[in-house]
Amino acid sequence: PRGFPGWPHPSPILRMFGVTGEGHSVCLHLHGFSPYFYVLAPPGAGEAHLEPLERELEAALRREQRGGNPKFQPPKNVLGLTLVRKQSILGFQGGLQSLFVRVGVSLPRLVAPARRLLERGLRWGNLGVQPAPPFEANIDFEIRFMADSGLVGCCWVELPPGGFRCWGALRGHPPEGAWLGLPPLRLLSFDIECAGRKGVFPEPQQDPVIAIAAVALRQGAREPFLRVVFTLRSCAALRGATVRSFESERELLQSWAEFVRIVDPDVVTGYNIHNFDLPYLIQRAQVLQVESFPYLGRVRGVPSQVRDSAFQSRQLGRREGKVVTSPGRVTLDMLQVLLREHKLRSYSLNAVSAHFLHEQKEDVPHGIITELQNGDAQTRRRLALYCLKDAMLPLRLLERLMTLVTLVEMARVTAVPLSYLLTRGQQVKVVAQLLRQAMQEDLLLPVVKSEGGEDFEGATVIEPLKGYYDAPIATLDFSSLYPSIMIAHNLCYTTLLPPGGAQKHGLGPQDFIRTPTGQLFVTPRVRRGVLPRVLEGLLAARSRVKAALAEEQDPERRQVLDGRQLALKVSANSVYGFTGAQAGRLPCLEISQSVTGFGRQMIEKTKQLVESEYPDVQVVYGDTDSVMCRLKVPSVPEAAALGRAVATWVSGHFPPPIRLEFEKVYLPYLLISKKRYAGLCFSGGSGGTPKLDCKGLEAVRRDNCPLAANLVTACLRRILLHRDPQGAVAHAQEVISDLLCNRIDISQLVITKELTRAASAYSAPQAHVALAERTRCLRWSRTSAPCCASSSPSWARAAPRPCSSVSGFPKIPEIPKIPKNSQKTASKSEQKRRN
DNA sequence: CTGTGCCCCTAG
DNA sequence: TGAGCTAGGGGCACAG
Repeated sequence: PRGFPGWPHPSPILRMFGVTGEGHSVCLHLHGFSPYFYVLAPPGAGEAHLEPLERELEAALRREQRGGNPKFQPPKNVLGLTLVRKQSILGFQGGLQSLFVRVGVSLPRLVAPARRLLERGLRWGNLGVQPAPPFEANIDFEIRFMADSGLVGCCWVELPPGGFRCWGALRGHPPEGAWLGLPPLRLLSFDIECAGRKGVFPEPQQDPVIAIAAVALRQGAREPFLRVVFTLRSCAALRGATVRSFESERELLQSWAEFVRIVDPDVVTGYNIHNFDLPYLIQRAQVLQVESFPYLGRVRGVPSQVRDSAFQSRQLGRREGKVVTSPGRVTLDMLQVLLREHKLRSYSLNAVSAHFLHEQKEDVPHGIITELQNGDAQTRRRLALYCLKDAMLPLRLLERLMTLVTLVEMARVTAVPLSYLLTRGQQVKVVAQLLRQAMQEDLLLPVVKSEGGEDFEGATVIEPLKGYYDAPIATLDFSSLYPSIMIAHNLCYTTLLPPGGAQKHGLGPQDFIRTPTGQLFVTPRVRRGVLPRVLEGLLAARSRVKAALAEEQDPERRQVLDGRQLALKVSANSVYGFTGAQAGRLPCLEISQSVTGFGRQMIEKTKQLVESEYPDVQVVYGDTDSVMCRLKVPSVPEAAALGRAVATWVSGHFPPPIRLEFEKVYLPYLLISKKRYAGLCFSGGSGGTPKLDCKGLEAVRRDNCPLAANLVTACLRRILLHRDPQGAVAHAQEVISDLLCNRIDISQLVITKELTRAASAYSAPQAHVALAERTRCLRWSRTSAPCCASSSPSWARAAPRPCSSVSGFPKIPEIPKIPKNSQKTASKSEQKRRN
């Protein structure tokens, strides 16, 4: 905050960082945009009350600031109160505008206290002390600014020559056509090595940084334009990389920080840099008193800081760690991206690289790093090479996973800054879109106080007819079920009719609907909802993007478009979750309850429609938005054709845009229980090679040891691919007997009694159905790393054999007593584990 | 031995 | 003020 000549009041300065098409970095300092929010005016309020109220508010704010640094006290806290006519977004208002007061304040940090004071009650002139409910007082300042200026995240911005200081002169281009592409952003990936003591994790208080590798890349380019390794002490030359050696660690750190400022990257990346490399460097520089070090950002005089962050969401669970600020640069930690976006068994850089890049790290065990450092220029060269590779891999991952492009597209679609996508949850994206749509219709978002209430009922899972099916199973899905329900039935904050609302607004029965959960919503004829409009926009945009994608040849533009269609889909699906987030920003359980209520009704109706119209079709399972139909046709193509016909026919019984679509055929299909099944999947009909699809079973879960997952996978392949259930049984028995006889390192497994039950179950007739269910006996060892030596069992290549269809589960036979010795081994290992 | 509450992870 | 949602299988500790 600083005064600026020409502006009547001190105002915040917004900094926008960008890159021109030619790759020049730009920083805009924008003045003149001030924060504001609204309060609902009490009955009888008018122009005359604004002046006394403003004086009252100004004085109250000043009282609160007493003791603060006078240098940061603006001459005026309140920048003006204005009467406006608008509507609350919450609840159908019958088109009646209410009187609100727009409260402008001089700094973002004044919004919260000003709101609190007004909410609690201030004197409104002769009306006396009146509480005033706040609106839009919890909108992030950047989001407010972007909505008011018509900018979305990561869009191209144009400025007229000269008048660029005024925020009103900004022109944001919608990211389309010529404005679709990305500028040549500079990315810097780095990795550090420390000389730890034996068996102790390196600590910045004691252990030196001995190497830092840095790789710089221009977005869109194939190869990095810079590869540098900073080493402590001499290091033999590396091909294709610059080596800079230093005799003192202080010089090393100083020089690296200087290097960052010169390269001036837009994006800083690496692996676990938030929780390790960056804090380590900053703390180490503190210990060594390298004063200039922490100025790694783009704002002069503002150092990077290490802060503890605790982020908790039900989606991502508890996630705590450190956050390193670096103003003007995006720090993109690839570990955190992978944790958010991908479900993996291991998140080590090595495992992740092997999985996505089919490439491994340089093999240097941690224990010998210090030895290598203490050797000669050649051993340190090996260290430098290792370090360089670890700096290179995150860049490769970023490219392979299209991370940056996807993030940019998400920022564009949801209208939030890119950094929000890395540090915030789902809600802020919905709020940003909702706010923009609401503004167009003169609607205001209330500030609701969240109170956890009763949970609401979710989706229906059709009771599975468990068994092995040697007949085609067609899968029919409602595409984008929840968004299309909200569109079809006009479910929205603005259309929700409170009890008694119908009479109040003089509405007849034709003007509103009653949802399966009993809530009332007005029809689109009376008022078209904001949420349906947002959702329609997202879905329509997605169809357009998919169409454009089909035409597009240029691979770079294809990436952008593909990233966008994904962002649009994810955004549409998160709107429902937003309305149901009880601790959230604008929960409306009437909407979420109605959505799931309609969903339950629909899946039920679909099953009935299908089975009554097509006697030869049987719905054997379904979850939320899908039904699995057993068809009495001999082949996959016929199943696909029939599936398509059924889907089309059913679609006719639901209002648009609700549509049931044929998705794929399973043949054969193994249905084990709710949310647990597997099948040979022919997607989209018959074209292409079938794929083994496995849901919910140990094969796809990460809380079993790999042996269990591999065993289940191996057995499923035998059963479904080779149609050889006996082979599966034999294989399972073999593995289990290997286990019992200690031919597999048992110390790394925890064995439960289930194991022996399984061992006998597999010898039973038709046991293949029970197989997958019964192999979950092998649990993770808590103490040891993933194990399971013979991790890739050699599949027996048995010839396909016909397999008879069974329905229902085979009985699990009596279980013989557990062999004494094996049980002992097991419990011993278990005891060991606990100690 | 069974029931219950908690945790983890998945499906959608 | 910061965090999308529910349904459901299965392991496991613990009570009775």
